[in-house]
Amino acid sequence: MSTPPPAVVWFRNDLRLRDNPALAAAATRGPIIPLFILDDGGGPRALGAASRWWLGRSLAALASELAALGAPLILRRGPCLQVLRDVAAESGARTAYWNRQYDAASIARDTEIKAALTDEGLDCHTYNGSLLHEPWKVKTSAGGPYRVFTPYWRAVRAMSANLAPAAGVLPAVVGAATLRSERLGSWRLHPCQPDWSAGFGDWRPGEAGAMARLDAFLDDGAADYVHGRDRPGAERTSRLSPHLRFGEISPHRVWAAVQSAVARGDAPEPQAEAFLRELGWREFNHHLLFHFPLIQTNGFNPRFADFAWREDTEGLNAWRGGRTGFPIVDAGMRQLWATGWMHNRVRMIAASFLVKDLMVDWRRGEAWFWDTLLDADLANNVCGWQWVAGCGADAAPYFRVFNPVLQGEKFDPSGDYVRRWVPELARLPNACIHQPWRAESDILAAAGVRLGETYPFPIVDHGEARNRALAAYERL
DNA sequence: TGAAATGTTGGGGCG
DNA sequence: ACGCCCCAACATTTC
Repeated sequence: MSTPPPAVVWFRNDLRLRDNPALAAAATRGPIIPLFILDDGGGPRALGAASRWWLGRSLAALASELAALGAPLILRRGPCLQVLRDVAAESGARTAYWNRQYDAASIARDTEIKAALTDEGLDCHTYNGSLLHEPWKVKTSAGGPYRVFTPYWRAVRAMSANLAPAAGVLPAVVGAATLRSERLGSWRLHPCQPDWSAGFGDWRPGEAGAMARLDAFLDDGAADYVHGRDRPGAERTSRLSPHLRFGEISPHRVWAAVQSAVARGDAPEPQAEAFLRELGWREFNHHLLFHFPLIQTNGFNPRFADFAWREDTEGLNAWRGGRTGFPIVDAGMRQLWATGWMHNRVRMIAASFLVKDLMVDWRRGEAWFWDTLLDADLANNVCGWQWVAGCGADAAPYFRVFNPVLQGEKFDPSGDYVRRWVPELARLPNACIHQPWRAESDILAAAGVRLGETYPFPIVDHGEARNRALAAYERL
């Protein structure tokens, strides 16, 4: 009996060993060569700086788990097709396995790669490792893709009653002959000029970190999710987003874990449903980007094609730096910069401020989030911004303008979140912490706040900005 | 997964 | 005792 030739397992946005369909299929049939390719050339949009940080850590975690199994991760840089060819030639592999990606550029690249490799005698097997359902399997009764979340969710929810991870256990992996691998450190995934990653330390990239997050969330976070998730000061969200982004955990696994928490009585059903619905938004966003690839750069609603966005470099920079003079907005932007993550409620508030109050093109905000968010995901980022801007599928109506003061008072009533991220306002009383410019001068003085010096005046008058935005949107 | 403007109602102060 | 007014509280509509 001779061992079969090894199979290449091409890791991409699925940096996990458990519930990884491509890996599981490959591992069942013989020895494997786990491969990750860094391709800074063609293919999907280049990673942002924060994503590169996460990728470096996540690859290190994956490599160490694989090494322990005796199948060391091979790291290579270069055009994906060429690297796959090389690795197959060096190892004698006759098959390759990978999990699909669903953005247009990845589909184009992977289709080409699959055709070329097949031509050259390599069997390619691809799987769904990142979505609850293949985007083409969710259809309206008319046969087309859904464009509105609620009916989409109804359909997906009904299809998902018995979703389970393909295999929750560690597959029995057999390594093949070791090939040349580049050193992770040589990839320069860690940010430089500037290195702002000092505050990313609370994150634990990798499969084990993802599982720990899920467990911690189901242990206590899910109990009050419906309201708690809207309290940015309370840290009641799952924080699974970067783990899901890099496929360190599968949505199937999260789904199944939530279901069993409900079955055990550990998670009240309405709370669990609210959380599953968030997974549903992720799924819907990927569904939209798959069916309408142009939305990556253009509004889903074509009427926005020549919308009169403002060029406001100064405003954009103030927004990026958390110096807009609106505490809840600035807190969010600073949390983003410091930790690589922003609470979802605050993402909506901050995004609304850029798009509606400053009337800056949503693509500018999307680009900043793409570069600074550890969970930067093309579908979620693009669709989230379009939703706020009003140009997306099932978007917020154009007249829905968030008032940063009211949002702050409603969702951060104790001011905890603002105090944490905008410490120069920490000593203000709750009554004015979300609108320091309205505070009496003696109160400001007592809190050590000097507007225009220690903290900026608001860069716009929200009432006027709102009217300006409404007028512009009206013209559509 | 808003907010502001406008409309309606009902209780209490007051002549 | 009664009606008028005020306005908070809530509801509806409009942007």
